[in-house]
Amino acid sequence: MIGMNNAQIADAFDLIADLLEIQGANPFRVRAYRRGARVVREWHESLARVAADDPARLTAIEGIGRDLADKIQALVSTGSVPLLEELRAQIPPSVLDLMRIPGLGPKKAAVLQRELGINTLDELRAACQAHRLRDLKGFGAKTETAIAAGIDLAQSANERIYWSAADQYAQELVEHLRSVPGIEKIALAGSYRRGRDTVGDLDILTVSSDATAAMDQLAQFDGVEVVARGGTKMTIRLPSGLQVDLRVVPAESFGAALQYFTGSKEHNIVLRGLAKSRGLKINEYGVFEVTPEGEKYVAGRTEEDVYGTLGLPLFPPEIRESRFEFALAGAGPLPRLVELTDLRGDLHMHTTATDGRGTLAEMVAAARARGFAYIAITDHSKRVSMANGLDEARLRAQWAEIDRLNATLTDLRVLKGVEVDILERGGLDLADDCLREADWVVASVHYGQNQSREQITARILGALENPNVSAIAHPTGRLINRRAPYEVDLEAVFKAAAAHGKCLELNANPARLDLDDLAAAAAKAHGIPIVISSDAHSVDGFNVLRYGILQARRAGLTAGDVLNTRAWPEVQRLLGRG
DNA sequence: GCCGTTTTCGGCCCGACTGTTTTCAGTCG
Repeated sequence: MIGMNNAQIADAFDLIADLLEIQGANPFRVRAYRRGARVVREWHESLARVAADDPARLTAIEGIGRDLADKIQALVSTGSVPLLEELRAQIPPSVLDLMRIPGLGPKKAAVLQRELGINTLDELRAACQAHRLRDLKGFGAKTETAIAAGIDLAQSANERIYWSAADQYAQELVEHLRSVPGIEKIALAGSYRRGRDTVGDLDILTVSSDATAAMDQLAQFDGVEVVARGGTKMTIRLPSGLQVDLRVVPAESFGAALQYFTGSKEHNIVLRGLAKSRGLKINEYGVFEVTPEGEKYVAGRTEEDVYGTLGLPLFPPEIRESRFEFALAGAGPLPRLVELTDLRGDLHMHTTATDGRGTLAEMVAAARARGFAYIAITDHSKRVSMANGLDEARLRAQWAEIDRLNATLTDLRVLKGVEVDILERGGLDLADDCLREADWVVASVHYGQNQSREQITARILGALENPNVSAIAHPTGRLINRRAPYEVDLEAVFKAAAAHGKCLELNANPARLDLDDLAAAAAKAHGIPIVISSDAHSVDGFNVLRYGILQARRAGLTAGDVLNTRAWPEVQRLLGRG
């Protein structure tokens, strides 16, 4: 079996980039490694396999040249690469911990390592206490104090929070700023606006006649610490550690600033490169024509204007990742991405029969209130004993209740479903003759998540081969910041799902969002219908669907790619059960 | 280190803020 996976290759490239940066290497060389790391991490197939089968294809990947291709070969065959070993010998990788301190970057880390022999955060703490930093060139008393204060922060820093949590802060902050005199516009930008599954900090953009008033007001938000403050830009930290940037711009720059601060960084680099090749310059103040006489403002009031100057469409923020959006724009008008209101039903939820907190009747009422045309009740099967999972008899009793309920309903169809456990030894937790009577069956792995890649993949492929299974729920089992995805050969899962005409779930729970955006895009490429599901455990549980929609949009999914935008009879036809 | 309708060298996105400087480097986004 092949040694290194894409994530490990990417980590090696990132480590090389970090260490080169500390060495003061050519920044573009550093960027090349980072870019290489990114494309490798996001690549849809195993590069170890590509390297073994058809190595010439490696250099065909954008951002991978001859040198990085050779390094991929070395990494997958030997587990390392000479350059990395040399760098490690010169700089202990623990020095990278120093750069997690806000305000301490590669240059200062290099000075600390070279001049004072500091290799760890503990050694740095001791050096600060002995006031050994302040006499270094480029350092001073203030820097020393700031670094000392930042050491404790270094541990918790870089922790990205769920998008749903960031949304709470975002709404509170906007509410807090709304009343400031002179504020004309407030917008949220950054990865929050792009709908990333996690958010590292919040970017708030305002148009205001009085920047001072806006900043004063933000400084008064409960418990904030002001990190930096200038004439147009301010950075604060909330008690939770979340950093918030406020930027005040004139109205004629609002679109340019919104575009700029929404990013992503990679998207902006491409955009600016395109502008430059056309004699234009883009910054947060606008698009400028560059002539020998100087610069002339040509656009900036709206994002649409900014993109328009380059003949580009207004990209939905969710796809501004420099993954596929520029190619998409080149191929014609942008497709309309799926929206929350496109969903006609929800096909994964629980009731008090197992671990849900709403009764069947309550869940049905909540679904009707939302205007759904159909829902599937998918309680756990018996293996999930902690959740009081259903055996065949209890499940059939629930289905009988659903039959009776359906007889009274005209506007909503309740589907007889189940979330059947994929057992550790393979196979499903309920008998086929029972599953055959269901309208909708989601199969999922809950136990044995530490099994080998081969075992877990085989279990899921087994479920996909079962004619009674409709979809695989949360296909990688990840819990963001809490549990890594289990080892599974997603390529094999995609191929099998496509071959057997099965669906894959994008679980909208903000801690899951699994499939993630990249995997959902890959599944779409295989022609697999994606089901966006709430996995609701209460009547409020449907509210998470919007998080799933954001990830689906990031994957470039249209309503046509999402199974539960369709009417139920059409879903049945697609499943071959019509 | 990558890349090419400026094609194998010479580019590679751009600006705000801070602290240590006295004209700017480093960091950050």
